[in-house]
Amino acid sequence: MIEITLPDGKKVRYPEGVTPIDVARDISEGLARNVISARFNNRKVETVTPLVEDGSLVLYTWNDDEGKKAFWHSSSHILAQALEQLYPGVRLTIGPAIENGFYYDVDFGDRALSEKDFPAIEKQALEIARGKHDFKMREVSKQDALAYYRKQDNPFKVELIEGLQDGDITFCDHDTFTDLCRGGHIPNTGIVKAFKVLNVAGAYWRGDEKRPQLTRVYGISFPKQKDLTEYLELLEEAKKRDHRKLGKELELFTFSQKVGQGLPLWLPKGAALRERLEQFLKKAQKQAGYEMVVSPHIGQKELYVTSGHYAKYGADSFQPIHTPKEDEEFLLKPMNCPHHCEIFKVRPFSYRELPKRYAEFGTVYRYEQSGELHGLTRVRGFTQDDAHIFCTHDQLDQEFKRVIDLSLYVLTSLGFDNYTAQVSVRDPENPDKYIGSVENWEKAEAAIINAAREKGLNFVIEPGEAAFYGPKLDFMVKDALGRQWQLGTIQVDYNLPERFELTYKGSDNEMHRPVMIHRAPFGSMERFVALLLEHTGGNFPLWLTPMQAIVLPVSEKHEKYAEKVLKSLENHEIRALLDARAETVGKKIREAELGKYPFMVIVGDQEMADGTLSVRRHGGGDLGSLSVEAFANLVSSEISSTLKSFELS
RNA sequence: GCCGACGUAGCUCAGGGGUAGAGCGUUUCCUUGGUAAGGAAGAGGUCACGGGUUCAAUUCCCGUCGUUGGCUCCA
Repeated sequence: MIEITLPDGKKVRYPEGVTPIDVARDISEGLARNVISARFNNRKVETVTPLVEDGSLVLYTWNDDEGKKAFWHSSSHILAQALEQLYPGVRLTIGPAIENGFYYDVDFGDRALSEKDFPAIEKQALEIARGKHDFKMREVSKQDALAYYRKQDNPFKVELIEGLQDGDITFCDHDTFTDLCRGGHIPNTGIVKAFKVLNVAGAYWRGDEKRPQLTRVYGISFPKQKDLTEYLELLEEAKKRDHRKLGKELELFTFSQKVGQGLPLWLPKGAALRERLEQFLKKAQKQAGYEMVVSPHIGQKELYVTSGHYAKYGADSFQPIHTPKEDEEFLLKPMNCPHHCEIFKVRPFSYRELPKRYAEFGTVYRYEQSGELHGLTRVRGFTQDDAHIFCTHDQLDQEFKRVIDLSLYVLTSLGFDNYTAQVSVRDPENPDKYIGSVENWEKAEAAIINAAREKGLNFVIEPGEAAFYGPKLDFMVKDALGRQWQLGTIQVDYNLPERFELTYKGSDNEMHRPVMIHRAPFGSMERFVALLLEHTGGNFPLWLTPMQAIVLPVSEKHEKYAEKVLKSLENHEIRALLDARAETVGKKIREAELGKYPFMVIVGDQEMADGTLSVRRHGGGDLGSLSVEAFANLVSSEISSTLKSFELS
């Protein structure tokens, strides 16, 4: 007999060889029907794996992430079998479950897979699913595993197996299909009722661009057809929040092929919105002791040779600009920090004057690979809400924490409550990627982790994601389609002060090296506005939105009064405009709703007679009649409830 | 940069070897209206660009540019 501990702490004795599904059946028939995956002693097991020792067992259904993972992992086996059947000779590589669905990387040889092929694949996969084939794990010797895939002429699987220990290799069979697999399956293929191939993409073998490019087939599957329909509807909804679509509709920004790819053009409404964001941050930064500086868009090549950026990125950047007569070389600035270092060198500072916090909305230019450009989130010319803090070693900890406060203030003021924090440190296997002494790196990494902990941030540590000159703390936010983007960033840098030979005079009357913090709470204006658009669906906070109200006269007779109303709204510092077109009110309201104006101010005979406004809230219907003052109060109280001022902690 | 898809009017999109169509927008006229589309008429396109095949290409083929889904990259 063995003793099984269930998640609620209950311990039950079973004969040796009992399976997770047996245990489930013992609890209830319903659970047994729904269990699709299990963990025993914190290791993935099949629902039919005989348990032969004491341990804790967790059972999962579709409603658990772990259950979905098993479901999608199993579905990738089905996809692989369908592809093998439809395209004999394909070579399978890897096929994991992902956050939403699964993919399989396949070598199709010279064949190109396209959307037209999807329905056939889906049909084949569903046919396999309907066969209700059991997933069966079996252990294979390394020698047999290698022989199996060598016979299939599959160098990818052979390479995978070569990296495994003999005795630790398992195959999974279902129907006539076999795959190298670590396990974690649903009981049988029949549980998959809906199957959709979502898209295809190229993907390098093992993520290495020097190795063969495979075809990645993305798919998703569900236990009910209805779930698939709902998922596809969700995707459609998400597309409506795409910042590229909303940016066009709301006339915030555009791109021109003639200006160049990745070079955004801000339209008047977008520029005004961006200006308000900048003012918002400037106000908080002033509070936090920052001083604004300004630096030019180009700098001598030598500046970036000194900073180390030229050696690191020079070949992959916009190439130097040459002066016609002297043949001097200038670079389009890819970063503001070297300029700010030179600003710090204007005169020697005493330790009493530190920290120096130099801030600039600095526009930088980087040669991003063409395939990487994406709306406003990845561009070649963008403006960072940059600042560099020059401080003593003693001040680093507090300064870093104050920057975290400012960053969180920015995120929460704009309604980003689902950010994740990421601490990026060195890749221990690639020390050559980084510059600076090991000692300084260790200090900087410790300082960041310490500050993040003290601020109670829920963060993950990502080895290998650090910048080449130092570790960083990034705030990540997902877009409408679930892709993660870095917004705010805070970076510790011991390196640039060294390279630029920055010094200050300490209390001991000796010269010392300051530490630098690079930080940008928005990250870049472009990316921030993009993510904000996707998060709000274009319904910006009232303080930020391009136009807060639109005045709609009922007919031409009311136009004069409407103009008067507009003036008085403007006098109350409400951003408003007048729609005086000869259209019906119904049409003007419809268009104002679609245009996402927060308030519609309707004026006709009645309002003219008693000097009021009729107010309608975007998406909220008629609010009734109000005086201009009452409306202005409504607007300002909504603004003050969403926009708090920054408090130094 | 790599793999796949896409590029038709200002916008959203249909069409397809015989030089083009809808809705919205825009212009003009009529209508003067009360909380999500009043009516009529007109203008507007080298079908991204460059080659090729063909009697004929916007349509088929190749290349370039751009956009897009991923991969790689991301100071």
